Amino acid sequence: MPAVALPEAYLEHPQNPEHGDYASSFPLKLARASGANPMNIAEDIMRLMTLAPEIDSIVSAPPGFINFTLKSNWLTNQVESIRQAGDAYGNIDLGRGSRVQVEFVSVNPTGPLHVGHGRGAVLGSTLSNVLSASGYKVAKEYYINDAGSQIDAFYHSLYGRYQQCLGIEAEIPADGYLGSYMIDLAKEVITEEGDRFLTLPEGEAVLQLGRLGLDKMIRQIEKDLESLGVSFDVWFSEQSLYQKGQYQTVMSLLRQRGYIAKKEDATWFVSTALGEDKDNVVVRGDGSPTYFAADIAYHYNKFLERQFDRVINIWGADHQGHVSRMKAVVAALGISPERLEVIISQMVTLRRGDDVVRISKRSGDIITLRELVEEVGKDACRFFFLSRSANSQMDFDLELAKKESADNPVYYVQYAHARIASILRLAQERGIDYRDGDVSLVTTAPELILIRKLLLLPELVETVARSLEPHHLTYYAQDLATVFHSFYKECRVISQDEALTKARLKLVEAARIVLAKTLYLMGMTAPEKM
RNA sequence: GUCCCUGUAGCUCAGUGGAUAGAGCGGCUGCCUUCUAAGCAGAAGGUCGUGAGUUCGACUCUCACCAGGGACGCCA
Repeated sequence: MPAVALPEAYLEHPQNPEHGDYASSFPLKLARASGANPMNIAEDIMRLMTLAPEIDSIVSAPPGFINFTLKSNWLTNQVESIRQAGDAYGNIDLGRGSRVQVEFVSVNPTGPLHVGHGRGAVLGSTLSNVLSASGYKVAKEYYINDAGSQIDAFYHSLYGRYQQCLGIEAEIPADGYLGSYMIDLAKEVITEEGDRFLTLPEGEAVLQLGRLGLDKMIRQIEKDLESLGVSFDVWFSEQSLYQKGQYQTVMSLLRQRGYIAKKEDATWFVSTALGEDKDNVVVRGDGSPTYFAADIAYHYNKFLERQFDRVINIWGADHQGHVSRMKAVVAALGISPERLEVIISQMVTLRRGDDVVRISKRSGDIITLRELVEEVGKDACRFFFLSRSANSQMDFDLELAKKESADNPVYYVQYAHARIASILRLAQERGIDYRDGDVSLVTTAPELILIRKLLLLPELVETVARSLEPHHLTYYAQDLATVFHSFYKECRVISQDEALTKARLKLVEAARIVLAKTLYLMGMTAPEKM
């Protein structure tokens, strides 16, 4: 054989089970470099290989694959390994304890969360679960935009509504928030605080009332997210970046490095120096910093002060254009830009059957996240949001999610768990102690197919952690439920055959562990009964 | 005009450069005396947007076009 550079050798799961548990196309790749016949290469390689004890056989297959089949007694022994690992099954050590921050939702606290925000919320919380299971130390964070012009508009809008509700003629600013929730908010304040803000000077009233309203809004957002099973470790205030000096520090740092320039009254971040299309304003002509400036300070804080190894931001599609300049900022701070990863979650179109439901903050008919959760339920919401890759736009059909809930994939998956629980319950009622069960008695095709599926969980966790694509979880959950249902149909678990009963109970318990873990990672409940 | 995402079964969407492209829903045919029929089994349904290119091999990579969505602000 001629000496050539070795191509990368890796294993894959063949889609056709007749081709074994693992396959490698290494001979085909080597054939390209060496010019030799791939089948001959396969044979040569096989002759040189020493088989690991868990491998039953290897065969070559045209046009140049090597296929590996696992020993069935090794497979059945894995049932014991899964039972032993318990809740920890599926955990891996990819992250080796490194620190990763996941920042998500971070919606302006100027209005209630809508459906699209729910998608980012579920993505972020699920990803955080998977990264934790992958050996990372994860910090979940919500960045509160509590400074800037949008907040001013919110404050003045609330003051206007407050006056109106007290019978005083007042106007809502043209760029203000016109939604009816602002009226509700004003009324709530009146109920709790009365008309006392009317006696204050206008500037003071706007500020005090505004802060009160903002606080209520943030608490409402927190509650809405909680109902979706989403929580945060840190709620980070944009304001604090000005109060605690990060803004000043990072600006002088960038100025020192020559990334700051004055043009036409404003101060600019010179991102063109880093290959960007255009520069961006950080301080306006009137001296007020932009949102971009605050975000620069925020990322200075993330990387240089808090020293996260990785930072993952989940943003809506409307922030796509922000990605490359944020990476430019990170580079300007002397941080390798790969340490900042941004997931863009594409838009959600809400539908009721064939009708598209418009989502607009201006009009009155917005569907809030809370309404969605109330209508569809937490678990179904999470599953639907998770079942599409983040960079695909998705249709969320309320009618389907609600009316046909019996055919909903989420119930299909949860039903499998309830069935498992039911079997284990019966075993307990009958006092069957299966701890001495012999798993080697598990030999039929549906049983081995189930075991093979259970063994994919650690790989799945790794795939999701590497790709940051949690949607794979939903497909795995459905596959797992399918093979379990099939097993259930074919294999009677609790029967007259005591030894086989015990062996199968062990397998069922392992299946429960894996299905429950998958549901846990997705932030869903694993019901004992349905 | 520039940048980003998407285009795969009737619908909604998966798919690591490899073997016969998959799932759910909808429609069709069967299956409940036994641990949950919210289930199982089966058949049907495809020019993988179009056209080139790279490769032993392309749904996957490159380029060009077409279509849908988003972004191009001293808003966030």
